[in-house]
Amino acid sequence: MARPPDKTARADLLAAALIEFDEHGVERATVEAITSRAGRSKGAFYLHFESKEAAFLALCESAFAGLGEFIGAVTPSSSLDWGLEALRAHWLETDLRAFEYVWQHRPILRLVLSVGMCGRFAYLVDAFATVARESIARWLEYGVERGFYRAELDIAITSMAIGGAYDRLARELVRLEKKPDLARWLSQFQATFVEGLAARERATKRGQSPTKPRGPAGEEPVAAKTRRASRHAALRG
Amino acid sequence: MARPPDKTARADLLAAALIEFDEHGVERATVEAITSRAGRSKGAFYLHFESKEAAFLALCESAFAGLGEFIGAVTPSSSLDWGLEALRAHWLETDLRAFEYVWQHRPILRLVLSVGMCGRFAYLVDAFATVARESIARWLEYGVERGFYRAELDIAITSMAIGGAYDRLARELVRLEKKPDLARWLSQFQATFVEGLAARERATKRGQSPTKPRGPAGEEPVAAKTRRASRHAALRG
Amino acid sequence: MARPPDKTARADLLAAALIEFDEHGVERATVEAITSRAGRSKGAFYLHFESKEAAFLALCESAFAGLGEFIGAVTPSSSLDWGLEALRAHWLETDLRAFEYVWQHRPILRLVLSVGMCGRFAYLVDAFATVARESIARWLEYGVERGFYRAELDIAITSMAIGGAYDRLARELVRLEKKPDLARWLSQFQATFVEGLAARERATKRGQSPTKPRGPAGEEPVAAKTRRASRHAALRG
Amino acid sequence: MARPPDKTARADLLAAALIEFDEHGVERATVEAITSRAGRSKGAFYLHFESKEAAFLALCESAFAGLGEFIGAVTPSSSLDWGLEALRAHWLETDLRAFEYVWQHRPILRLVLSVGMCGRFAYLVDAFATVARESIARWLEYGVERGFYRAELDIAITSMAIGGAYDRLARELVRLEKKPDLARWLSQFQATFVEGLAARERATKRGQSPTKPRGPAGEEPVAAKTRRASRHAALRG
DNA sequence: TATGAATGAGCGTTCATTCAT
DNA sequence: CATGAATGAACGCTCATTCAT
Repeated sequence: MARPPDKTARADLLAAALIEFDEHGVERATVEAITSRAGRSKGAFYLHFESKEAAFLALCESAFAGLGEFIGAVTPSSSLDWGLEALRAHWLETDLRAFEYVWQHRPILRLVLSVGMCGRFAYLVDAFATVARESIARWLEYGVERGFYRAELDIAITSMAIGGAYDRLARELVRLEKKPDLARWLSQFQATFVEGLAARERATKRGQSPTKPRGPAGEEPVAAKTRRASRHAALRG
Repeated sequence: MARPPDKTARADLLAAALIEFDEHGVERATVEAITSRAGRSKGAFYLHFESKEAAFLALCESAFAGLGEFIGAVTPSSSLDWGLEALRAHWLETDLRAFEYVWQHRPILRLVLSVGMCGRFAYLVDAFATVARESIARWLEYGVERGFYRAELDIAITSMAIGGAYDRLARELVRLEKKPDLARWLSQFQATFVEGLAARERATKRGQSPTKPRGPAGEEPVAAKTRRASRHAALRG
Repeated sequence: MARPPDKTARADLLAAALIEFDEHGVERATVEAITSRAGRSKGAFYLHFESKEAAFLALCESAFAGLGEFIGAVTPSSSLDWGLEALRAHWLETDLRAFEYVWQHRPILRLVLSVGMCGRFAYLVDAFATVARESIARWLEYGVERGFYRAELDIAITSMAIGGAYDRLARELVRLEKKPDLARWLSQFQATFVEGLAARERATKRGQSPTKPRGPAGEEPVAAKTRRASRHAALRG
Repeated sequence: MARPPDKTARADLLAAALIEFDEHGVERATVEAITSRAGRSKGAFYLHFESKEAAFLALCESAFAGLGEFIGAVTPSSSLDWGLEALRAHWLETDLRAFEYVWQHRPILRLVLSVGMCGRFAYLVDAFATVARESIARWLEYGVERGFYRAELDIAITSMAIGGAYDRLARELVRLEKKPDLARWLSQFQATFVEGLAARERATKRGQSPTKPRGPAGEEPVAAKTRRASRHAALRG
């Protein structure tokens, strides 16, 4: 319990554990390999961590601790009075900061997103996904309330879709070796969700390559067409 | 003349393995537990499967074999000449059939989607996700070529977003105990992606760079309407 | 117990067992491999043999049964009245027939001599070696009694030496792929033991290559020189 | 600072392994039995040896390492200029030292000579036997070149005979419980090989082809003298 | 009789954790 | 505190043998 004097030991061990967990999974990674990679003794490992899994949870904690800051940063409330532009700007800005963080911490997040997905650790990512989705849902509600978003949106389902999309984005990012143009990725995401896929009445003007668009051009709103009853009903069938 | 093979043995063992793998993960599930759950001998297990992992892969195969049918079903080609409505109808129909299948096979798919996410089996889900995303990409291209979808779409990123959303949807579905209104879920998904979130009454302001939003501008607030307690808890059975 | 009707089955199984035992040893050879090689069922195996080891013992039996004939063929007794020439001729003739047999049955004898050497089957080869050695000893006694052999021979030790030499010869023979000139081998053996290594007073006459002699030429006896006390004492120190 | 390695552990385990291997063979000996006999944990076994077979090989190595010294000790060369007496004295001396060593290390050599004869370890004893035989061959050549040995000796066959005889001797020795008079054994061996069996009073008849003996010729019988009951039983303890 | 599916005891090996030094 | 040798429970897999058909 007493804080060990060698503060670098814990960090060394966590760094080694990160690599081993990532390469072999928590289950197959051996304490032996971790400690030998860290240049520490097995005794030191158990001096700093209750068990192998405790070390993994410590890694998870640090991963989520950082991520959580971005998500809970600003919560929409009735007192908040942003316009559409501010909403989109905030969205993009928040995303950018969050995914910049993801990029910076991709080693640990790759671990958490893959290993943490299965087995008895699933709850960790689940919990985070739920938090993220609830945050999305709150912002969607905010947008709907303000009239920025379609009134008939099913918040629960839409937040699931958006959450899933961002989740996938994070999983891809975390595996890349070269940093992509995050701003483009995220603005495309935003465009996809806000504008949707549908071409508006006025087609895009120039001969843009659809596979390599330079970004959104002005569009005009189109009246929603497909109206289906009971759009806001409960999710259960 | 020989004792006829017990045709239910393999199925029994797979069913038991499914449960054990799901509950403990492939790594921690024991052959002992599987066989005792199946009411078979350990020898019987190795009579039907090369190894514990082979049994898992057999489960995966059966899961993906069924899923693959839906994805490769219709591939858009230049000879195809569907209108927007046909496109959307086909989209919805395909999704419905696919997710109906997911629902029917949710036990095995829950296993594959969770356990198959990590460790050395990740390639299985990865490969499937890639196939799915490529299929999405082809349909997006088709839509863009026909002028149904925005020309400036970044197919790669958008297909990632859509693929991620559907992935999440499958993961949620697979955990439910009571069947949800799949048609609603899927039409909401389609609406989200095709129409986007934006209320059409209000056009997006022109000339903004989505990659560099300038920040909040004043818009009128809308009274919060839809308040749902524990939105996401409702998703679980 | 009832003699199985398919007489070829037993032979097929034994032949397959011989190969498998030889290739992998009795311990590591599997009944599965034996039966599959024999094109028979596992049931058939246990119909013909009590156990895997019983099959090995059956092989050993057949191997030794044939060999035993040569060894026990003629036992020297006081009624026997052979001269030196007859003795040597009989020796050589017997050896030739025995090792011809060894050559013909080298597959099974290779198995018995190698696998049968170790573990719990050692007693088989041991027993045979003892029998062979006792036979050698009897002939040595006969020769000593007749005055053909040195009176001070320690029969026990000499029979050990001769038995070991023949044992080695059999082990070598059994591994060869091309049949060697057995007659030469055996006459060399006989020459080695009867004449010994020592050059006699008269050196060999012609320019024979000592490494490739064409066979023994006439030699003259040399009086034994090294006399050591207690040559006939008991073997124990 | 760490717990100092128990230096006796490896030796204890090897000693226990030696016994278990000897009693049951490498295949059937269980690590469990070895460790329990050694009063160590199973983990300790794998701390010192890669595998059960590695432990056996370690035993073999130690056995052969010691033996090798005797065999390679003096190699005959053209610069060597020994007389017959020196040759025989060196032979006897070398044998005596080697078999003294065999006696001292009989437990491990018994194991290696029996278990090491069969299965996949045969190459160990084979290799040693080959080395020994080549050493014998070199000395034979030396003797022939000096004119001490018969010029017509077939070195290859004779070295096989001598090697086999010594091999058998070692195998017998290794099984005894009470130390025999090694000097006697070995001088008998030497006498057998150098002098041969033949009584020198009677010359061998001339001109007989040893490869095709013509059969018995009349010689005078000699009354049987030395009758020993159970000659070979005396060899065992 | 013949078959080969089924059985289950048994073994080698691993590795998280402990603890003597 | 630090070390790393020691521990031993646990597990995947094998295969000789049995026996239902």
